[in-house]
Amino acid sequence: MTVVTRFPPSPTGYLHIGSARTALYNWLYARGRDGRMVFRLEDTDRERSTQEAVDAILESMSWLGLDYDEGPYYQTQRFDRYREAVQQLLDGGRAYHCYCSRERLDALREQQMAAKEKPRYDGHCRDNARADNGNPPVVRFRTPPDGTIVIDDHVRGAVTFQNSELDDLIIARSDGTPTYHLTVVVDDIDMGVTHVIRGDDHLNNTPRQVHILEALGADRPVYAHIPMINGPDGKKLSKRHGAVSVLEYRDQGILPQALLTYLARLGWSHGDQEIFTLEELVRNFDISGVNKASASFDPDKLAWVNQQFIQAMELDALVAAAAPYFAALGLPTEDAAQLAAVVDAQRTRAKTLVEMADKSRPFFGPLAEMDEDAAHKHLRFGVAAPLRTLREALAVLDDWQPEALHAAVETAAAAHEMKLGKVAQPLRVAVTGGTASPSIDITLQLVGKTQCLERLDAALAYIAERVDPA
RNA sequence: GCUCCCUUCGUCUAGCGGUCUAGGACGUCGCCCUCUCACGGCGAAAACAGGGGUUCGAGUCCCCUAGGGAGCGCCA
Repeated sequence: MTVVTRFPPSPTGYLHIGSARTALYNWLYARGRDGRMVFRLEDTDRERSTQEAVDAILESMSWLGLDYDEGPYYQTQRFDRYREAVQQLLDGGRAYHCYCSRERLDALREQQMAAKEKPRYDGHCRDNARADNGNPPVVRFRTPPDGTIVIDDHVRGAVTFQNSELDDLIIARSDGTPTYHLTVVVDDIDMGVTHVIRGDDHLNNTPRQVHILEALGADRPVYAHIPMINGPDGKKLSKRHGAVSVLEYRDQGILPQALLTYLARLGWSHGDQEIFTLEELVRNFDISGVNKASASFDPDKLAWVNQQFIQAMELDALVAAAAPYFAALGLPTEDAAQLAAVVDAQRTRAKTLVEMADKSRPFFGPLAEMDEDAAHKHLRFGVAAPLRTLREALAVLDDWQPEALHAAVETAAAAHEMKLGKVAQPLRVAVTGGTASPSIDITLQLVGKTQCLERLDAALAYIAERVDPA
């Protein structure tokens, strides 16, 4: 039997990282078993569903590389089919019309809450032949009044529910449109879904859906309810925790492979392995490795995972991935060799591509700003002489390569009986405007001869202007 | 309130009755490397929620308590 999984978001907003992980698990499960993944948009709530949300979800999935084999299906285009299913249930006596007013239902709920009971429909119209009061009716599913139902969940194990805890839920509204519990079930049947892997907020809904599914004459799929993802504080993940949208992580310079790996590992494990290639994930992912407890999202670890990929990636691929982030900061990316050299020099120094681009500003164009504290501390009278010596040496240096540059700096330092570090750090400040950069020879190379000389002149002028107490 | 689910270092987790004086990773701290920042290497602190059972033996099985989460919509 071919494995068929599904990812059915409601297009009411951006793709949340929790949903992204659900999508990933479904995708991995299908891909690892020669299966198919169905993509479906649960847009029956027309008030809240938007095209922008559909686009955002599609864009997120495409960025993550989570493709699908079927769909997108839109539930709003399948109303005829749902009506047919409702009629089938009605004809078979598994559903009935309910004429209760919202007022009556609200009052009932209130009363039950006050009596500390679980709110549920009381079955008023269930077997009441005279219930028709002229109100447009909803259709309710006739849930078995007693007995138990056991869900064999592949993450949780066997979970037993009393049917008496389940009430007769509405499957079609008074305007004739179907509700969620009906549409999921019908779709999963029609689309041949064999494995329902979803958030455990649906665990309590499962027994009701199974009843509907079986009333429709279908076999149960495998259910696997995966735990939720919480914020770093253990509370429900929300915007106050920072980014929750997949696209925000893209904008922060997280690589899709890194997000995928981090998300996969959050709630699932394969021994002690932390870093996976996509192929390894596909090969090793299984529901049996999924944890039962919810997990807290840790941005620091995501950053670390991202850094691991930045360091390990093929340079060409990394440059291609990083280029847009450089461009976004207005840094030129036309000179492929220059960009590749910069990226290569920065790859151990950046946890995100945004950070990489930002730290690389001194390597492009004139120096935009100088760290005043750094200048004050390092550009002192005492280093003017060696810097001047070095400036003269660099001016006539044609071989602008690390080895020659290193030798030039060393020679200048030695000429003034200074250690390399005593000259390198002031030089770094002069040439990059700050105190942190790749090794001095690489830094000089990347800044380029013209800019190096210019910036050294500026630094020497700065020193000369200072009323230096030392 | 009722029903269901969950509970190993701060966080993600390994552990599927003895190999646990509980392992790995992130983060934190220290040391090394070193021209800065990183990277890398080495090391440290840090957990079985509590209580009862079962068993020769429990982090691992059962029960209770506590804490957390979810569901209880003419939302999905």
